Amino acid sequence: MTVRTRFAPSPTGFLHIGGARTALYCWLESRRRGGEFVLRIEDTDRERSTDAAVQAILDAMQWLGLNHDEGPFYQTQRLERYRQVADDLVKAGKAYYAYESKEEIEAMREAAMAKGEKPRYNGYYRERNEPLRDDPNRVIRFKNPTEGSVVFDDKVKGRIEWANAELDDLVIFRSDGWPTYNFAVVVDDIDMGITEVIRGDDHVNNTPRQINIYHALGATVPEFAHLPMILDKEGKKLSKRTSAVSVMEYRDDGFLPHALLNYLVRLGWSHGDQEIFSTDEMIALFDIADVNKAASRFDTEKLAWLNQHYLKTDDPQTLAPEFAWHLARAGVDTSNGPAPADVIVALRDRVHTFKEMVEKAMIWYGPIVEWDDKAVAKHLKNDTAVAVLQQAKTLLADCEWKPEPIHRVIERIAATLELGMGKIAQPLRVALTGTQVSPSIDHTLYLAGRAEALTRIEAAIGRAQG
RNA sequence: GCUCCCUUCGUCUAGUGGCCUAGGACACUGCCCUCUCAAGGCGGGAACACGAGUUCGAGUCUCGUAGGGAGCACCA
Repeated sequence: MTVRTRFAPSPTGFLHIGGARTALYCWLESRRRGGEFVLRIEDTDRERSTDAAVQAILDAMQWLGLNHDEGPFYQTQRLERYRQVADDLVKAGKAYYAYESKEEIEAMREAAMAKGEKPRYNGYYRERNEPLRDDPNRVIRFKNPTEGSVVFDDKVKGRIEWANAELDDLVIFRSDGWPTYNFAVVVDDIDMGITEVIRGDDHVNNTPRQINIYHALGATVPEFAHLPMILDKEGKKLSKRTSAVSVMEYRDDGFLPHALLNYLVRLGWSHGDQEIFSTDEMIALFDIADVNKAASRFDTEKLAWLNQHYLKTDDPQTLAPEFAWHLARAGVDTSNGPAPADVIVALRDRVHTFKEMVEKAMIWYGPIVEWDDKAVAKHLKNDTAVAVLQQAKTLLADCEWKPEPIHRVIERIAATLELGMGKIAQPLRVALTGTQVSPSIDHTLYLAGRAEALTRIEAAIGRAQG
């Protein structure tokens, strides 16, 4: 049988880190086993679902490259199907109408809690067989077995057993005419032929109820795999307040989709000591059964390390479009400056993200906006600096404009003036950037372009003497 | 409160009874390299939550304790 997994987010916000990892694992599991990956939007919460959120999720999935084979399916378009299945259940005596108001249910819960019991529905209408009647409070409840237990072998958590006595008759159809989550997922997963249900472990407690519904419907129960949570640096639930949670925020912050994927795949899963995984390796090696049981914390520093790793090892030409996107987003006009791919080569050892790279690249795409007084005082305000700059101005005017020849010119100045490289590079660096920090001086000069470099050196001579 | 789940360096993890004086990676840190900043190379510190038991032998199996998490909705 073909393996079919699904990712089923509810469109109440952006795709967050935890959801992205769940989607990744679903995607990898289907890919490795030659199966299919289905995308389903669980939008039965009419209050909180929005079209914008649906689009945001689709965009994020696309940016990550997690392509689906089927869907997206929308639960709101399947109302008739849910209604039909629920009616069949009622006709078969496996579900029933109940008429308590929300207030009555609430009172029931509180009473149970007061007695030290688990809050459960008391089954008042279960065996009454009252004739169907119109009522604003009318819901359909599932007749959960009262005896025995539900056992399932979770692929990550292991064997889990649940006494039916702990479960109550959950509502499967609300008074507003919409199905509830626990019912809709089961109907969908059956109809869509899902064989592996991979989702967050906040759903573990729902699984026994769902399995009972599968049985009532006479359907084959799929395999389950419940993934542990991803916590923030402090070990708390990830929240917008403390860290970036939306995957698109990571794109905007200058991370590469593959770096994020690599980080996420290692968060809760491993293959020996291997840290770096290409997409193909992930697909070949990932196995949902190897996922850890415990929650893990999101560590931005390790993500940053991975991102720099890919910045350093990916082909600058293939990275260039993404970098150009960030430059454009920052309002940089690249037509009057160096090629983005050249800038990547010069800066990739010095930054962790494209965002940082854009900031450092500004020295080549615009005038010096700010002069570091300390740098000027230390490296420009002296006679040797002036001598260096003057020689540079002359010799750089007609050397071949490439890093290597430029480097030879600098060495020649050092030899003529009998100075160490530091005495040459720093004045030039301040002249070119206004600061004491930049990539190697030959590349810094090269990327500025001959005309701009000479202009800045000229200006620096004036500043040094003024 | 009840039910279920989790627990190896600061963090992500390796480890499936002897290969563990517990390995790797990020972070931190020392040295080297060096035109600045990085990057890189070579080192360093750092963990089996606790207690019983099973066993010749336990990070690995069992049971308790403690701590943490999730769920107990007409939300997904």
